[in-house]
Amino acid sequence: MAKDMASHGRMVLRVRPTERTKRSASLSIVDEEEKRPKSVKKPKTKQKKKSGKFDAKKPKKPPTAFFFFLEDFRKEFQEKNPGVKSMRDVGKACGEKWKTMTYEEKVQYYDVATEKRAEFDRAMAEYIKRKESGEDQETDEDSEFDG
DNA sequence: ACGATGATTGTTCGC
DNA sequence: GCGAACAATCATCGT
Repeated sequence: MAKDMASHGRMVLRVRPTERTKRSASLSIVDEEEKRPKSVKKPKTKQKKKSGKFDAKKPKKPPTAFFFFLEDFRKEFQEKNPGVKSMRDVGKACGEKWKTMTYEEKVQYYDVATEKRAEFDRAMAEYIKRKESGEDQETDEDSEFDG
């Protein structure tokens, strides 16, 4: 499958079958956990707001491989942990497992996500195109018809 | 009852 | 290249 990934050159898939060629550089331990005041202070998390209005603008971002894994993991996790409460717990476990997962195991999720991005790419292309064309160009399609 | 939050990693955009 | 924001999800807290 000689997909013209390079064509996009965007990011394609950062999956490298090569093991880590880099050996840890324990030359100097910087701040592993120490916080880096490099950036401004911003809310730990600020996502998900409420769709007061419909996102008539940019297309929503497709779920990442991690999320796909989450879906599967969730079900499995719940079976093993019927006492689990919600994603927060699952997510934690998922994240840890995700790191333990190998490239081959993750690749199957990456692959799925990759396809999703392809679809997203289209929506994005249109979005950008429309944006350049005229963001004002709003159409009330879903608007009432019978006015 | 509804709103926002928290926790996970990945991806993408903007400059 | 980095920074910032956001994607799914839902129990749970707050009002």
